[in-house]
Amino acid sequence: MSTWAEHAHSALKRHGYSRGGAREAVIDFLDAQSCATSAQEIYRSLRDGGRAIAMASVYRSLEALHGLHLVQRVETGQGEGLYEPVAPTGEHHHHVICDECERIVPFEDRALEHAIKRLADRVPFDVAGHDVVLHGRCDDCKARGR
Amino acid sequence: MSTWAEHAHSALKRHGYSRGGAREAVIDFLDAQSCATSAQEIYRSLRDGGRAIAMASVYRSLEALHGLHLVQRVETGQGEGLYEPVAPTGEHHHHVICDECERIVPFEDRALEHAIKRLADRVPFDVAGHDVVLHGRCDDCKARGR
DNA sequence: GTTCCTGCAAAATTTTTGCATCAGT
DNA sequence: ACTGATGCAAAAATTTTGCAGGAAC
Repeated sequence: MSTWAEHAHSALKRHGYSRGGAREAVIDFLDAQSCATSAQEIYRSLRDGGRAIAMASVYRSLEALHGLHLVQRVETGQGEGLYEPVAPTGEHHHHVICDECERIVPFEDRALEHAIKRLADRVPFDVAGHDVVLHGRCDDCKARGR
Repeated sequence: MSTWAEHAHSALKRHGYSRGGAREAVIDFLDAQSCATSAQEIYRSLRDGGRAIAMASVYRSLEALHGLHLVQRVETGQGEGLYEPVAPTGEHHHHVICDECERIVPFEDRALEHAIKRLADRVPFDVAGHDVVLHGRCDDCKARGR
């Protein structure tokens, strides 16, 4: 098994989900993305691609995937939530968001992950995941003088 | 000047805002809170307290305060956004959220802040702020066997 | 055949906007 | 007086829910 889509399908099957066209389409779409996408964008793209998918199915698919930690939700602070695949290895990254143009750039940082791991042990919670979002202004917007 | 409310008022005045009853009420309410609150809760509480404030005024107040970095937005991943005062000193904390009962617990961590500060220098952005949210299950929910 | 998935439509929720009015400067 | 803030109502945007029909098992 090599792609995230295959990983996701097998995890869903293992948890008793049966296969259906809509969720399959969402999974394939997510698998093809390079970065986080919104539910609206998934919906629009699949519709434009000729698939008669329903908004509800997009959300239900994302909910199922999120429940199994197959996708992570990125909170942009701009209304809509973004979703992206979580690698089978558990590797993950975080994001810097430009508050002007909404551009999103991913990053990884071992020191950060390490600090969070240690932190998770000091807290009266079973910590299952975490999000880190940096906000600021990207170089493009800075150059453009906005 | 000692309270956050006073700090907020002076910062707003300095940026050319004029004083008005609705924003004043929102500021006082936020100042009295111990943790993050939602726009809806601010609205409901002020209404219940006899003030004829409008939802729009709550959001507009929060927008102004957020623009001046007087409040930070906490993304819960559960629909509504939460807001809380930012200390005049710039000190801030982050949150662990229980995905079962939505309980929110704040924490501070120097190692984490340090990792983020170093990270911010490596990224092609003017980083103005950051959010860290841990998700998991709190001890109460664990004990309750949910 | 039974159960789960899906699409559609409607609803619920959160947030934003337009506009007339009122308060602060 | 003039400018900005506010309340109300309406709209927009996002997400959730109910239900009947269809696909998967």
